[in-house]
Amino acid sequence: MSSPTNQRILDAAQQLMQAQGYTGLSFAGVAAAVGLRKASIFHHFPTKEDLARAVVAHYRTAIRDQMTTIDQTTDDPREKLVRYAGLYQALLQRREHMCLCGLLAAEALTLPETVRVEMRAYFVEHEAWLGGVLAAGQAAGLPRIEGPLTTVAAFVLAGIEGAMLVARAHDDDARFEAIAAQLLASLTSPR
Amino acid sequence: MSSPTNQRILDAAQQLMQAQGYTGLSFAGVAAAVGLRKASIFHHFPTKEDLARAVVAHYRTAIRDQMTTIDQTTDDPREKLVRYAGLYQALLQRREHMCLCGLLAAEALTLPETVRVEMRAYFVEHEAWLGGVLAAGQAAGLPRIEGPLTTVAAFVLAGIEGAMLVARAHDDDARFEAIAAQLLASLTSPR
DNA sequence: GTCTATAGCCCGATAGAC
DNA sequence: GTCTATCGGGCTATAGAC
Repeated sequence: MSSPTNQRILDAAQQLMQAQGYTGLSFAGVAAAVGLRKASIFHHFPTKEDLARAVVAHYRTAIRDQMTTIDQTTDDPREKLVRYAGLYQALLQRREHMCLCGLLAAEALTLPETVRVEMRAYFVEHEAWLGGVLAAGQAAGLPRIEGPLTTVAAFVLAGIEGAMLVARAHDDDARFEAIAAQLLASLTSPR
Repeated sequence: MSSPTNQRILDAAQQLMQAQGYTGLSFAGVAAAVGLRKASIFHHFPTKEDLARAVVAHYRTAIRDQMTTIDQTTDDPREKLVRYAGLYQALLQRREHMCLCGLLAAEALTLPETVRVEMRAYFVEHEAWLGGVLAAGQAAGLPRIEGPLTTVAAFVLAGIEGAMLVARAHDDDARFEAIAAQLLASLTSPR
């Protein structure tokens, strides 16, 4: 039970999807990565839609666990935001290249409905979490968190996803870090 | 010049690409949209790479013309930024759904090199223009434009591209407008 | 659970008639 | 310039042996 085939398939499929999106995910690619034959993958995930939905759910859970760790480690809203950006920084450094759901959002118009639902849930969940952190930041006296918190939360998520997009456009991971720092400074630096 | 077929193909291909990206672009789709047969498209653009590169160049030129119009219409940096965001707002309203180059950036790892080069040039060009506007804004006394201008320019572009991504994720164009307004306020509102 | 083999589809691209 | 016809390849998915 240390590494069942199911998990190895999910991990390989996630790597492929984070690089090339839903369209770039193929049973042949997954099979080659896990050392099985194409048809064997269908035994574990009967359709591509099933596989993709499971991958997004898997990814969502992994990130959610890290957000829980942040919540358990610090109460400082400013540090929470820095650590949140650090999650994505780590994604890029592990050569997974960008947020799976940011990538899938670009493909939203051609995504199977169940996959699109799972992707959308990611954005709803993260905007809610960010809204809570920003509310705490406002309560703690951060003067530059202004406007409706749902809008500010969407702005933070858009800035981070956009930063990964721009970093990928330039093939320059350092650009993500610079943009994320600018975004955080615009919210947390003293007035 | 005397053959408008070229332009009709480019327009149709741009629509397809803005909806579904490079992967979603197909000769069959373009042919159906312009009312020709698949093989006829190859007479005008011998490979998919050629077609895609021409589409991105076409798109780049169209947006550049609109930036030139902005430059000729106003000297106020704040208004320039508002009008710039308005360009993308118009894209969404025309049901073209999002910036072509933002979409292509997500696909960067699988793009043919000539297409990737054309896409990257878009980002370089826009960051340069934004850098100039922000410098003028700083000179005009906007107090919230802080930090290296190249970084702030990348931040603005990332925020706008990310806002389109998030709007597409939620299938909610209004979200773009809210996020863009938040971004502009973070740079241009009085201290 | 994994395998070989194959069906059926769409794709980019080519040949050659008109 | 546009057409019909076709090729070769990759894809999702299925059938059935082991």
